[in-house]
Amino acid sequence: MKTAPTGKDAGFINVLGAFVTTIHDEITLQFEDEAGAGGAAPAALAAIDTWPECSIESLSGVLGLTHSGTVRLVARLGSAGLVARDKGADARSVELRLTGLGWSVLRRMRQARQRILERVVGDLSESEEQVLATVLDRALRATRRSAVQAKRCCRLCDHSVCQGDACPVGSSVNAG
Amino acid sequence: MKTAPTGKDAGFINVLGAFVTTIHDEITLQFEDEAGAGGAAPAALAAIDTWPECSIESLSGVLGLTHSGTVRLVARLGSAGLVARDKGADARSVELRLTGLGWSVLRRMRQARQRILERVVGDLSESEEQVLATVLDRALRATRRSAVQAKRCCRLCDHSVCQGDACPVGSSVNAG
DNA sequence: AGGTAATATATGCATGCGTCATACATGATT
DNA sequence: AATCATGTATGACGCATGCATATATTACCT
Repeated sequence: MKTAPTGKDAGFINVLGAFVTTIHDEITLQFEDEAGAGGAAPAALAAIDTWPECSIESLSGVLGLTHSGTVRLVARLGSAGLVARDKGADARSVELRLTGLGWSVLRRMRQARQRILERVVGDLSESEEQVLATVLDRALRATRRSAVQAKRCCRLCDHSVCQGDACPVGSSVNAG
Repeated sequence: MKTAPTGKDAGFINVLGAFVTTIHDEITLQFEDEAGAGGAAPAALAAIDTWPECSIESLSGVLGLTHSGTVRLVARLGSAGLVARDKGADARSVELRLTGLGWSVLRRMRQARQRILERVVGDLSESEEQVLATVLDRALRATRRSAVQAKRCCRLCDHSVCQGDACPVGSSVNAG
């Protein structure tokens, strides 16, 4: 039975909102610091590392940018020495690849993200962690997503630690 | 006793990160849609509504912008008919105020935020809600913040439903 | 009171990060 | 071969900021 939100519930919702805002701010700040670029640049590094044979076209879907915006972004990342462009199998497309520098920047980004998120779950009891995992799992499964939308949700994740069907978003590299 | 993160923990951290990303994306998208402007504009509307006798200077702190950036932002919001500038008590400062239009835009923004966040907590059991509340509370209390940093955390909150010391961030209007 | 520092706002100029419209090359279809 | 679809690129532009600086008001210090 659904009831109108009470004062207590509304306060709870504010707390959840403030939590999301805070964590997002922290991660974004660290990312811009490490990557030396803002906007979609951090997500682009992660996506290029994660998705094999990543083209500009497919990247634009993950990032939610227009194609031309993605071209510009890749050009910036190229100038910064973070990303290189190889010829793709199809002579129209380019195949993106992280340079050594790009990879080490991404590694530091991931460490920072992990550090921030671990501070949240670090001192949970076993049972609290269990409940939180269940709640997050349900929240993320509640929405139907296209494959591209799923990749977008997980655009900052380190997919190397994700086991296919354990991800409630279903964006695993192995899951196609 | 702290141990190195296991595979399972790392996956859990990815899920938490994906959750934060997803919710933040949804709220941001709705806000830009309602406000017809991006960047710090939505937060500015909320802050001007929340903090009485809000000046450009104090606003810049809440938003994390430079003073001049905030001047520009307020000019844009003024042109859009969302914000008006009154003379402040101090003849140097301006006192910002939402117009009728600005207020109704803010109302729709808050409804959208509430809708999105309620979808997460809506079908939690009593005990799950209890645990989540505890976890979020602890996470938000874990960081020491200046008054301005606290306001920044809660820059999108609807403070009218917050009871002073119930907020783990301590940004309540009443709490100064 | 007068001089100096601090505070608050404003503005010219530059930059980062994208969009839109369009062009071009390659590949697929009929 | 002609047409259409796909992938990349580019010129022109807009938004949202930052930096350096100017101006007006207030506070402080002697």
